[in-house]
Amino acid sequence: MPDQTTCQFEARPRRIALAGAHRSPEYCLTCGVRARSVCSVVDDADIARLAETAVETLVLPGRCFIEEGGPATDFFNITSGTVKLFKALPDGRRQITGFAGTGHFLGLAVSDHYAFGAEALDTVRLCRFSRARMRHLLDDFPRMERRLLEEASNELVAAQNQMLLLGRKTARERVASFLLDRMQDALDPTGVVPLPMTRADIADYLGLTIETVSRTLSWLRREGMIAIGKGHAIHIAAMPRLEALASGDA
Amino acid sequence: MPDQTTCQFEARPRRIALAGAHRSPEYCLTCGVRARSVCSVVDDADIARLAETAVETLVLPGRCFIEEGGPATDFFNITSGTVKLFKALPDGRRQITGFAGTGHFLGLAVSDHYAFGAEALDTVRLCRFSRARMRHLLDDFPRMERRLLEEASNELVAAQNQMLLLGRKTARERVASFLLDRMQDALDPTGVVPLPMTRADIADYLGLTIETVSRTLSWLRREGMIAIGKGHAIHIAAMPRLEALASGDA
DNA sequence: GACCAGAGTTGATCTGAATCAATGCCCGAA
DNA sequence: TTCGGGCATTGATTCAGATCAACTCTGGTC
Repeated sequence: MPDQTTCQFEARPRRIALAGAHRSPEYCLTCGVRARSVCSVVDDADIARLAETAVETLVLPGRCFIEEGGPATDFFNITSGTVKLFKALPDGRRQITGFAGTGHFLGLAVSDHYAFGAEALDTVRLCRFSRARMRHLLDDFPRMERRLLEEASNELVAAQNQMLLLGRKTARERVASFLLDRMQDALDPTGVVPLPMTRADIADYLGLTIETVSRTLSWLRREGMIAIGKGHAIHIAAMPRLEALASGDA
Repeated sequence: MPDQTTCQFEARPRRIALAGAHRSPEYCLTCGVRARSVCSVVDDADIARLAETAVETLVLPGRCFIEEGGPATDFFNITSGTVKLFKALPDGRRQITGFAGTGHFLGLAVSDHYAFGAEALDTVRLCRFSRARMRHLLDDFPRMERRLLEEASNELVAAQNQMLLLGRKTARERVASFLLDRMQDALDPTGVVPLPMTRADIADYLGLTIETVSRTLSWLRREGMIAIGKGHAIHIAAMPRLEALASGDA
């Protein structure tokens, strides 16, 4: 169980939980929850109630905070950072089923065991609710339920796109699609795509090997479609060609 | 636009729509809705209101009733039969993202365009709601929303499993997983798996070619794990070996 | 700076599934 | 009964991406 401390920035002190190897104090991120994920659908009284119930947690890079197949006790809302969601086979083969960023909810599973694992890519802050409490909150605030349904619908659409990618696209089409998706996600119209994940993560997300991802990125660079910067960032140089490639027109 | 007629089995006549080449009269399936999909979560008043809003439609085999990318006007509940959901690339490559049977809801998309197409495998009966009306119904009956959230969560888990299959499993593992999934779905513990879809559908679902599906089924037969009956049914002869193969243990 | 470990790139070779091709099996129509 | 067309099976060959292997780059530590 993580350490507990209190927040210096709230009128009323709130619990904060720290997870990971380094246990340095962290601010309560109730304000983060308010600003980023919940306030758009529930009113202030709802937020107060949510904050009451949540325990803010800090997760360090590389740390796995949901274990695939483990008992599904909690429900999470990410307040900052990025996590990877994955499933694995007994022999170690892995499939990353998605990346979740600020504002996303995790742990919707109807079953009482998590259907996937989750690991922090960078330093992640998240709100942790017990599932029992979450259920009561949903009873009281139907608008919260609508918010979750919308998110689930969007994830379902993303999952269908990913199935098309994994089942029917070539390696080049997969990498091109991935870069464009990431750009959409980053909301950066200048064409700079931040890639906080390793080549291994990209490979496990696209159903390829590290070597194929690397070769394909090199090929895209030689073709003049992208420029590979330092520190895990890629610049898209020829958007239309990349889009044509991603959609299978080429 | 489909023909409209009235139902002989309701005290108050109800509209029925017929789609497809043969336009024979069909019973109103409000009772089907009541029995199979909605009554477990909403009360009788809710059902009356739902039935009021729905138009029952008959869809013939092979007919596509949701066009990928088309305007998302309606929301569907399947009252009998099986449909395939799919996405396609411009050059014709297809990925079937799932099969939906009795009781399933379709058309959840948040966007105003369908993200996938849907086609009837056999004769399908479904209730069609306008999305605007559906929204009002959800406002009135929060329990309906919970039902949809549960269904979406389950589909999300299925989608994640499918991503693992498409990204990381071999052809043999894919076919074995598919047969076991279908058996779960059919709820037939005797090990007989009905396959209402063609080899082409199976291939498009598993990210393989027709030939590979056929070869793999023949291999499973030679290995004694299955027996291939007539008329699209398969008998599972060695469940434990098939399960080991499906989960990648072999 | 020197060292080291992990991440990434590039080349050579192999292989599982795709592709190309031929044949068999139904089943409905004439 | 024969014919024809869609679906399925099986065989031969090809190829995209995996695997195996060598090497380079980077960033952190001493």
